[in-house]
Amino acid sequence: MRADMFDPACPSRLSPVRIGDKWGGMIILCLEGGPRRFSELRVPLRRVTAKVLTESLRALERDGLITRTAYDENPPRVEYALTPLGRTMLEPIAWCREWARDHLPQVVAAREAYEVTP
Amino acid sequence: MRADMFDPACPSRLSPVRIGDKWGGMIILCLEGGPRRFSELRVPLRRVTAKVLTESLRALERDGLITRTAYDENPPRVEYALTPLGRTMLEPIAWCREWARDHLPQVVAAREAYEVTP
DNA sequence: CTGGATCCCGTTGGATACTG
DNA sequence: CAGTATCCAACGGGATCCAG
Repeated sequence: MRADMFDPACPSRLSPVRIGDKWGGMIILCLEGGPRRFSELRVPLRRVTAKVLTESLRALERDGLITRTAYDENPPRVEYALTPLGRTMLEPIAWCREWARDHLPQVVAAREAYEVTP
Repeated sequence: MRADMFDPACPSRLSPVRIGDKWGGMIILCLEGGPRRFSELRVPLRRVTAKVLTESLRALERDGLITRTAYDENPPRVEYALTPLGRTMLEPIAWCREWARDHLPQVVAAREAYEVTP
């Protein structure tokens, strides 16, 4: 996966829409193309520590949005994948991304204007 | 406005989608039908204190999603209203509500099943 | 390699009291 | 009426170290 997929400096991070916790939406997007390993997910989500990523994955698993499959190998391998329910989230996420693409510049501009005259 | 509009016990509150801070999405929905006064907003958002509501309103104003108009009267009157930019949020919010209506029961069920076998 | 265990700190948001 | 001022508890999430 591309390492700059979720650049922390990307203005899309300013979007007021959040799915689950801080990383939930991005994790779901990462899994759109198929199952991914733990360390694969850490590539695009560069700023997340292993602990926090684990917590986010557990939360998504608890809500039935992803599955966790551990293979009894050495070295260990764990794969995460979207459930059918998780896939249904892709649609609203796409809509929210579309909104961000179309309107986020206005939010950023309003925020900058507000800085000048608070 | 109806006082039970955002019942804290309503399962829709479990939706993983959030707009801005905790109350942002609900405030925007409250303003859908036209301008509202500060104390009007406190009715459906029963659990929010004046301080927190003020903070949320300021954040939405800062991002250009709502306007704040203070009338120089006695007693004082302040009205909040959606900007055109703020109105563009109604669409993604409606989509997310639709998703919640269709799929939230599955999330709740998954969460309950997870409780049994963590 | 995939996390669990700790520790820690900034932010969020709630309670309460007060004010122009 | 529409806030502000304080205070504070809870939570999110990051750093670091450790383990199977």
